Amino acid sequence: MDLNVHDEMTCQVRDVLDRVGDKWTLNVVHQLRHGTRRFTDLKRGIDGISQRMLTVTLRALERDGLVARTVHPVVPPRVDYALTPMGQTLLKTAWELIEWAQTHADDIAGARRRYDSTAG
Amino acid sequence: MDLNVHDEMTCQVRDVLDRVGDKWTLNVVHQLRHGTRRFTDLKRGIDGISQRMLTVTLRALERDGLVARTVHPVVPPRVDYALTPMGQTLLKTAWELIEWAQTHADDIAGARRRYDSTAG
DNA sequence: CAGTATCCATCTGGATACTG
DNA sequence: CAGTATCCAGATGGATACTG
Repeated sequence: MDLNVHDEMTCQVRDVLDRVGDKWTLNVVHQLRHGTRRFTDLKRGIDGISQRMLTVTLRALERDGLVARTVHPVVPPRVDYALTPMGQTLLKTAWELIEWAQTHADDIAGARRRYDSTAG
Repeated sequence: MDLNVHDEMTCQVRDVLDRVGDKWTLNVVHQLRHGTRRFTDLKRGIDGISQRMLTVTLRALERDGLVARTVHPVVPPRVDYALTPMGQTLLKTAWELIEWAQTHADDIAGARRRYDSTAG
């Protein structure tokens, strides 16, 4: 596989990396790991996220078929979010990268300290 | 593990995701998969990258201990870049996410078309 | 409760010019 | 060859106010 920006394959990969690499997506996906959650419930579970960014992130995940959105026609409104099967496979795969990050966090922090103290 | 932005673990994970999720890092890492490469060689291998962004990306990878930079004191200058052992484990792990992206690219594209045609 | 709308600061990265 | 320096456009996301 080639990662060049101008072939077709790469643009698809960039789409996915742009989604996964943004500020809130993995956090939202992680919140949904055990099943259905409501909007406000998610907002409480993700420290620091704004109402706007939760909406934006959920809409993008829904658009990509990674999260299912269910509106219950009641008053007050109730909307449920859950991972689709494809969303669950994303969680599983992305989690390995997160575990890599955890495993190597100290090494990276140490490398940065050395680099910054050497170069100034 | 918790992904909340305010605990320590998450900030480390965000560091890594910010690195991997940026526009050029994985492309550069991928170019180095078979061994040492020179600056101009890398630039030729990555379609669309500017000189500035190749430098910025390589410096960040070097700072994190993922890439080793070797300067040969010759004229004209010769600088070699290669993955460190840690850089090689990153390539391996990140590649699984890229394979996920390839596997599900059509599903995601289809989901987007359906979403966009339904909602307008 | 679950959003939408608007405005704005910051960050990312591209273009261009210059250099040891 | 392998960079550095500067400038600038566009994307990202936070704050705030409003709503069915």
